[in-house]
Amino acid sequence: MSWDKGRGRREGYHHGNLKEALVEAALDLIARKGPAGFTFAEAARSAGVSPAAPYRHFRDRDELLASIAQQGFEQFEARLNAAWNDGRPDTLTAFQRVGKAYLAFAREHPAHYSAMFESGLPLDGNPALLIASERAFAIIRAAAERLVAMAPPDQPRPPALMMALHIWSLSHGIASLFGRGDATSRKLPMSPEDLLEAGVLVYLKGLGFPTAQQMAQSSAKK
Amino acid sequence: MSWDKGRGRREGYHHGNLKEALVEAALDLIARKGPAGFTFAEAARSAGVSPAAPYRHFRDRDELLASIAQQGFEQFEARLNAAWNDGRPDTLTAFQRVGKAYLAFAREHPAHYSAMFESGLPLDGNPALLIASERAFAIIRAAAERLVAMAPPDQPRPPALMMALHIWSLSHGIASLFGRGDATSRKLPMSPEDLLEAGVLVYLKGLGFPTAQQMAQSSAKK
DNA sequence: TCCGTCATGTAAAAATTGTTTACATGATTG
DNA sequence: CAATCATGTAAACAATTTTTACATGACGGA
Repeated sequence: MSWDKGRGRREGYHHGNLKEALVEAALDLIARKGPAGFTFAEAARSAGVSPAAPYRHFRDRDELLASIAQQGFEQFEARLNAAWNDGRPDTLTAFQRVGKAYLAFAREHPAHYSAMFESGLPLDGNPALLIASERAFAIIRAAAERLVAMAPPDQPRPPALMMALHIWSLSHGIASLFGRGDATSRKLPMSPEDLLEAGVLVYLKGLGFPTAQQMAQSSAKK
Repeated sequence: MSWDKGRGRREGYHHGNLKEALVEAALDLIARKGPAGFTFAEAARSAGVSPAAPYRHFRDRDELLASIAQQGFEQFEARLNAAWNDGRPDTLTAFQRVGKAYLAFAREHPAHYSAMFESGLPLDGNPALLIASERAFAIIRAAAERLVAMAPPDQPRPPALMMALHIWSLSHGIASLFGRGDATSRKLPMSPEDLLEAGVLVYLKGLGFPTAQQMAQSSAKK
């Protein structure tokens, strides 16, 4: 017996990177059988270790799940941040790109997304998880701040926090209800991305932002 | 041994109403320990029967969960319908009341809500569940149709289906992220109800609907 | 180098849960 | 009153969870 265990270092008594291997095994199991459909023992089997080995790295199944959720929030933040790209080339385009990145993450990383938002993990008593979650939300909030700063100055500025909460809720609602590839998703007469983009445009118009159409019209009228 | 089993009829070999008792036991367990935190055996214990008894009424745990979800959708529909009250006293007021009813249901029936939206039940292969879900959504959609019919006729009518999907997604997002009493909910600087109401107002304004403020202003200007 | 210690694994066992099978009870019906 | 069906129990077995005792190997200091 001399095969490599997963992407671990080498064979032998010690696995070498069991913690990470358990996380990946759990992600695979969650993606294939739902968040409730993975067990500590099965993750251990996937990683090729005894059922007791995971307890050296995680107190229990919930701690493994919390670890996955936190890693998910960190990757989520990175992805949203890349999509935002500091508001380039223009604020509205970047803002809509963040929405698309939100949905893309939910679709492409369903296991992470489940662990983050649907696993029932308590946020209090888990400060690291809460902080990671807030850092991800901060991207949306920062983008909202920039949009607000761009708003027409002749009317009351909308509160950026409230705006970010609305956008977040709408994105999460669409992702939860329609945005997964699996059998739990409801069917739509349009793509989730289009639904979100349209909703954001309507919402921003309601706040008094000039939409792309209006801007095109106003520049055409010049 | 002569005690009554829960709210069942009487003692004896037969429970009398085991199916319903199992549903209630499961609801209680889900509400206290999350959707994944209830087991068939524990529900049986709560109902005071042997671990094998539930199998007479439900093929497996998922079928019990689906039964809870379906019952939830039916109660949800009834509640939304009552809140809508056929658009009285006026369409906008009734529409906002539906939103409040949505959040109230999620908060007051967290176990049902979890089973309906977060349990990972497949919607295909479960036609009754899908139909119950669509009947509930139909309330929101009907309300949106009435709003659209009320829209100012001098501009393009927004598609009612898309509008209903946006409102549903926003409501579900807020309920999921902020609208539960439990430890999984994030904290907000306002109530979920206020957040939803404000979001709906902005959204409707974006669609060109006259808001209550605008109506008050226009009537004051007369 | 050698030894002690710690981190990390295994093996084995107990408690709990999921599930099936055979059987018992009670209600209903002709 | 007897046949039959619906509904529950008891018992058994496999899988999971979790603990306990022990084994292995890495690492650092004398």
